[in-house]
Amino acid sequence: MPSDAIRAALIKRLRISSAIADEDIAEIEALPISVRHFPAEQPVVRDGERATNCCLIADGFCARSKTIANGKRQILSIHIPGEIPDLMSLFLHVMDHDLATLTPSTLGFISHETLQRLHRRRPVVAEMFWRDTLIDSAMFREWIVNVGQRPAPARLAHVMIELRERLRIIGRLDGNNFEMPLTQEQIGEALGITAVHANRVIKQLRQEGIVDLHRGRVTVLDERKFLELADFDNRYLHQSPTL
Amino acid sequence: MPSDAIRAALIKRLRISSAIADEDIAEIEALPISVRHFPAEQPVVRDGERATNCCLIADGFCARSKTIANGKRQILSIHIPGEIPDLMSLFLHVMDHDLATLTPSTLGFISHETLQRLHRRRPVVAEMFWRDTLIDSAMFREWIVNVGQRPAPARLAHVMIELRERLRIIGRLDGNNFEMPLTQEQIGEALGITAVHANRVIKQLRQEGIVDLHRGRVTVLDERKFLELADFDNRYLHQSPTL
DNA sequence: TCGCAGTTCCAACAAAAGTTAAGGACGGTG
DNA sequence: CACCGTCCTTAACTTTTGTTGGAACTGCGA
Repeated sequence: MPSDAIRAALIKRLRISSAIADEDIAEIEALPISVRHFPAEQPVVRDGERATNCCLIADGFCARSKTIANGKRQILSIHIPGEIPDLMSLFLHVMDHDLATLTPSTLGFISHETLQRLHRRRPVVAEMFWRDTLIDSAMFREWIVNVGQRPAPARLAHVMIELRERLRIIGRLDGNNFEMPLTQEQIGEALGITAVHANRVIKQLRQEGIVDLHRGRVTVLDERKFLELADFDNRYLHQSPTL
Repeated sequence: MPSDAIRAALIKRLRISSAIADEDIAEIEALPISVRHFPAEQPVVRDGERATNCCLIADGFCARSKTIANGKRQILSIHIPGEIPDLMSLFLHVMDHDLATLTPSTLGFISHETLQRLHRRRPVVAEMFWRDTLIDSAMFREWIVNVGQRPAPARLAHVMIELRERLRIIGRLDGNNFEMPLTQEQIGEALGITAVHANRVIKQLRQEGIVDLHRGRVTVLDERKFLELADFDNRYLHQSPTL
């Protein structure tokens, strides 16, 4: 994958959430990025590590998670191309969670130093990245609500619709069909339920003709029921740069 | 409360998490702040509102929350003096959650404009505030883990210890006794359980001689058991400015 | 002082989710 | 093609949590 295409995904996404000037785009296009390929299920940065780079997803799916003392794991977020899941490491140098690939991925690494220099040169870019980390934070808030208050079927539907909404932005939807490459074990970890229960829930939604999940692909069967179940309000994604 | 004392709490807290120069402190001390008093259980900013100020807690406890379609409420975080719970509104202008007082509170409002100007003048201060929002985000991640993976008694213990840790920083601990002014209803909303179950859990921890909660005051009965139950690792609070 | 409203507390029952265990489907590989 | 490992699927049973409804306690104001 050419380095240009990698930057394109980032810029496309940033344009959605922030107003951005052409000079600033030029600056981002000039950033030195070192590209590496990762197989599926591979750690990128680990909890406790000291990060010196940020990682831009050029291709593939990644997830952030934390593992507690009893060995249970909680998935915190799912990430798609164009996102920088560990932007926070710029100021929180010691990682407080894991970042790992879900599928084989192409990642672009940008050194903290490079980003710091860019920020000093272009405060507007810094503000844009700051806003990006704030949207990340808003997504965590919604994730708390999902895990804390919604019944399991609604949790699943909500995560699916959030992912669909974000895939739409980067043009990765085909009809009522989109990728969600998690095993049922991982879905359980994302929703705060066991894999067995995740299976029950998936089966139920399939039988009720709401949505089907098969081999990492989501197929919406009844859009109305799906939306109603998920109780989804996209405001928390803060996609409008003017607001 | 004199305006100086208000700023002091903020500066004390910022010094813990960031290295900060004396000139920058002078700038913060010079910020125009307008002070208002709020009764208990009063909304400060509401979900959907457009914010033009950030709010510094000078005295009292506040909480952030989201309410979903079925009326259930999830508490996202508890805030104490010296914190700026809605700093995120600087770049996410339309609120995606509520901020309200828990107890009667004294709040200092700083306009977004003032903060923006300060950031342009002193990029280092901007970075410090950015870091502050990132720590906020880290706390949300841990809250997700708490609600998603820990059994109810451990959830309660974890929230208690997080609060204690933060109260310690601002010098608000008296021995093994500290304030946590939430009703059992609110504790339920924070932990993602019902008030009835919250009551069961509190009772259980009391009977097991681990911790007692009475009228908004926490008394630790057995520190060892308490720590073990909570599974608390303070790394996510990022209290060391050098890391 | 009384009564009111908001808590706290509790019991009985119902529902949701966890645990354990095991069979079946599927993709990859020798 | 047969084998292997991973994931999916299901059933039976246990535990945790939710629901409903009501009693006791507490602080506050009429």
